[in-house]
Amino acid sequence: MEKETAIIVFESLASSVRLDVFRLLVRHAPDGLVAGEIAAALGLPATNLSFHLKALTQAGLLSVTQEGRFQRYRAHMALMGELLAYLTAECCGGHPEACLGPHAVAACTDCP
Amino acid sequence: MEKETAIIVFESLASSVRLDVFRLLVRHAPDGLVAGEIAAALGLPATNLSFHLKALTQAGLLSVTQEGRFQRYRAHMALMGELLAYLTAECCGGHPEACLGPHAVAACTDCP
DNA sequence: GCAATGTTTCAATAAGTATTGAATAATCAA
DNA sequence: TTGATTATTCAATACTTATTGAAACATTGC
Repeated sequence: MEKETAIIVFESLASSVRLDVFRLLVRHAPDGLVAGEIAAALGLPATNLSFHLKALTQAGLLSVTQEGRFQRYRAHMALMGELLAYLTAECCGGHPEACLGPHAVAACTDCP
Repeated sequence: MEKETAIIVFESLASSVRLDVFRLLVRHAPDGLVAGEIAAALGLPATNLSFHLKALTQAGLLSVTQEGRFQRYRAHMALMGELLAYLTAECCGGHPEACLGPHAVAACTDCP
């Protein structure tokens, strides 16, 4: 992952609204939710949500597909994986033991 | 990790200057660098660097110790570990296989 | 076609963030 | 103590982001 991409993802997640949206869609993976359902779940005005959905989509964190007059949004989790890889490489570089704690051990139980 | 903490860390890393500073200090762990060395390495005016160092320190990503008239900054990598755990739990929740790619496998080689 | 529904775009405003140079504080060395 | 060095704080400015309501656009069902 490029540094610029990482910054865009950080910017995207550095907002309470957008982090809530993304986490909500992760919980509803892989089906996603339509915009109205997200607005209802988070209690947001449609216009403001649309602003943040656009930002998340442009950042590559969400994908959107049209379903009639609805717009269905889904979390694009592969980008999260790339971000985790970037952080591990760039921000724990050469000293993984300082960063990788219990969660890494837990992740290991899922490893092949 | 609290959501608020995660947002503060994302905000901190969502700046080119601050991300550069943090990565530089990770590369210079565990000794860290004094402010002037960081400014020289990144070609930043002292006053602007100080602004960003303060933000990173308040976010908990850096620690600072006085050495005579120098201020030595170090990356606080444990917080990165907590962030990785948060992302894995909240943003890959229930679907770890969608997020955890080669980097997780690589991390496994360091596991006990 | 026409009205209703779901969503986005636009314009205006409010609020927050970044950058700079000048001034300040703290330490060291002679 | 004086002067030089290191770094931070302050004030001003520029820039970016967030929020809102009104308007516009597209789709559906009558």
